[in-house]
Amino acid sequence: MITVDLTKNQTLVLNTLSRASGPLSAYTILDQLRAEGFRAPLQVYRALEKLLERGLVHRLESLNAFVACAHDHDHAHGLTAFAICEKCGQVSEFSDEIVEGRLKDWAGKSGFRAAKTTIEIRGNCANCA
Amino acid sequence: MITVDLTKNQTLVLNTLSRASGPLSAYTILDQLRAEGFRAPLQVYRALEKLLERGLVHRLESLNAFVACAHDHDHAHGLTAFAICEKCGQVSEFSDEIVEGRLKDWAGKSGFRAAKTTIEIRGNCANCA
DNA sequence: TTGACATATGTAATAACGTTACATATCCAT
DNA sequence: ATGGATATGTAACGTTATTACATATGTCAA
Repeated sequence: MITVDLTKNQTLVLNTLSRASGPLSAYTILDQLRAEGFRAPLQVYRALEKLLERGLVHRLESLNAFVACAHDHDHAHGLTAFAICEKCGQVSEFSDEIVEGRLKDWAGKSGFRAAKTTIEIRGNCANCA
Repeated sequence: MITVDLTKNQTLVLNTLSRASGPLSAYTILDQLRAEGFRAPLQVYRALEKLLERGLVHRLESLNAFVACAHDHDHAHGLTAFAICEKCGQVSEFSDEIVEGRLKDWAGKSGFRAAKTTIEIRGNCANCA
């Protein structure tokens, strides 16, 4: 077992995101956890930071919000892309080796060392379109 | 000539971004334009909104900041990707038809109607790496 | 078991980013 | 010149994120 246990606050934040049907802002998470004793944004941001490091949670940059990772556990995934429905808020997570490869190629020939890549498609999902 | 003239505020904001060596936040733009009479964030956001619509400016979602488009004028470009150096702040703009095609394919088979796509690579540029 | 260090937590204050609401001005076609 | 659309000015507020500082808890080695 490589996995380190989550702390109490990390568990609370992850559970909140897992139960949600869509992305939540840090402040929404805070509000949902006031009953559990949360009082300040930092409690949420600190838990999110650890969860992001472990890939259990993703940050949606174009939304300033967070979602639980759709995949099981800690399995390392490559580049993840997100499709975000602006009507219903649903987020689909997918990856594409070819896209990943093309971006790697660009980085290679430009000498750019990539640390993190964000791909977010905003629009309307099949149900809402 | 299809192009509509920019207003005074739009011109000021675009010039500020064009002169900058990297992305600027709306509030940094505001500060740089106080001498020209800017007093409130809304003056900046309103100008940015129009400039974004016309493709003269891009918003970097992962930075909450804005850059002047690297290309000439109003020419419609497809999907644009950004590589953002976290050391020197320099931003490179590029596009890749294959990436664009793959994302379109994904949208097609998922029934997702894309309105806007964000691709941002954070890391270090060739000079800084 | 104690002491030293790293990690986690609690709390307040503040900074940074963005929007709503409302009033006024300017442009342009009729 | 007047009516509508667009642009601007200003204040207040809402939302997102960080800094600073104090306290607690866990781990490991002497």
